[in-house]
Amino acid sequence: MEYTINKLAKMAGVSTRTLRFYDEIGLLTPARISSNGYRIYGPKETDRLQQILFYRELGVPLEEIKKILSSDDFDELAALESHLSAMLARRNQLDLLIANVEKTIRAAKGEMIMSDMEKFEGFKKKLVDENEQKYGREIREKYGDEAVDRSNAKFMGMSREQYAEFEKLTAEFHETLKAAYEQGDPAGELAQKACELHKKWLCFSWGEYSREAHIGVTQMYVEDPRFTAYFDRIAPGCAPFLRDAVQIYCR
Amino acid sequence: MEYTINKLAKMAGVSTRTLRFYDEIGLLTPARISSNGYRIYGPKETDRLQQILFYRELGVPLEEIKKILSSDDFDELAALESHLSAMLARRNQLDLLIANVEKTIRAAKGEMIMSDMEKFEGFKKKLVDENEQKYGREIREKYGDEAVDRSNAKFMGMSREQYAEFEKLTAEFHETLKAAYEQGDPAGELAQKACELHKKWLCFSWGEYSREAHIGVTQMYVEDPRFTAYFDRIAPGCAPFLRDAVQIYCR
DNA sequence: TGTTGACATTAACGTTACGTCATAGTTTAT
DNA sequence: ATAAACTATGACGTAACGTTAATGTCAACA
Repeated sequence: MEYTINKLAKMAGVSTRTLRFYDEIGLLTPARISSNGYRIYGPKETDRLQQILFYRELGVPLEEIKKILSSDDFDELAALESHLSAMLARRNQLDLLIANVEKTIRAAKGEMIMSDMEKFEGFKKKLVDENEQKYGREIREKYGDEAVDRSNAKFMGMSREQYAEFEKLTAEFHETLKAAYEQGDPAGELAQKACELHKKWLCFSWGEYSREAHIGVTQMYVEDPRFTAYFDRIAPGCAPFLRDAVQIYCR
Repeated sequence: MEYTINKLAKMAGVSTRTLRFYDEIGLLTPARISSNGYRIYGPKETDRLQQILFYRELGVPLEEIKKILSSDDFDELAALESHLSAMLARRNQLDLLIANVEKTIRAAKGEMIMSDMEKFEGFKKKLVDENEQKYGREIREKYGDEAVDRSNAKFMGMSREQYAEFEKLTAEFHETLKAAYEQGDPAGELAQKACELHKKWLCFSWGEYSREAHIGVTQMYVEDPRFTAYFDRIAPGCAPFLRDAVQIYCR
């Protein structure tokens, strides 16, 4: 089935200006130009527009979309599965924000106290994770870690070097925590070093560091299954260990 | 608690450039400027930034956000509840897109056939509903229907007049369908008029009209609970009636 | 105290993804 | 035949920042 520009635009929920722009930048070229000079779009273009809109929905810049769709090894099914994964993640992040609004409503009603940091729960993590999902593994493999890391760094307001430092610190913290946990002494030198690294790690995002908050966040790691699962991937069961170590560190 | 610009930016997941820009446009003014010329943000500004980010998350333009937050009758609790409502709707719309991706995956695997129109399910409706949720009732009441309708029309690629016509047609179709259903004759003059109006209504979004598609979409109204619920609000049980009438109309 | 790196300022240019308007040719419906 | 709808290209403008340059201030360390 073929469409003129207005028909396709209406069906897809975009403007004709958008479609002309996409033609102009080579993102979506019509199947042919009819004798009167009109753009005619076919089934191939219709499907391509759908893919474009999925990527656009996920916030992928148009130039990136163009690269992805135009590469020789573009795999439609893999892309669709990647969109599904990204959209499910988007929904999870939206859940975080919904929880934040709900919590803020309760705070506004005086039912609870909310820290300044909690007030922004979901915005920052959303940014980093959103970016990761937008690009996904497919993009990392295609364009390399550098492009993705640069983008992540941008979102976190860091330079590329700072971000690399952050990642290095993360890795060091994980290694040290694992080693300390295997050693088994929360008061030991290794565990206290892990606490120091954890403090540095936290300070990459926190506006203010406090001992109470440090203790509190490690308690949260134990109580919230999402965080426990995160730490279980470092070493199963190490979240309570970290909490114990931090309690000693902060005393 | 007070923050300098970098501290607040980091905590909130925005750039310092963003905060300076917001200061420049009067959206978020620091609590004070310290003796060295630095911006200092306090609790009031922290809360305001949270509200800004919620609105931004919902796609509200910054100038609109500024108007909303600065009006004398801004009600924080009501705004938060509006955000919650909007975000729940966003999640619902995301569900539509997720369903679309899943369906497209099945189509790509050859498990089903998908119409061109179905391929864009969720994009167009999302746009209109997203806009409605962004502004919500609060905004309609504050700035009037005109601003919202203008915005809706923009999203649907229609002029304001076309959009008004569309809404009028929608209302007429609903009234006629209700009346025809109460009359009870799918072949009757009133029912066939409803079918004609329904055809016009569909043609506002469809690139191509066909009798088969018309019959098919009314069948979908009967089979898909979301659509049945939509039509039940017009008159309970009228979706099968419309299907029967359209089958006669298209014969 | 001096030095260096981090933090902060303002100014200004650039980017992305279109929206809007003007002008003019083509198609469709009456 | 005529008017309305559809289509084209060209061009200016916009929102929301990102990036870079130049420079002052603060904090930590030797």
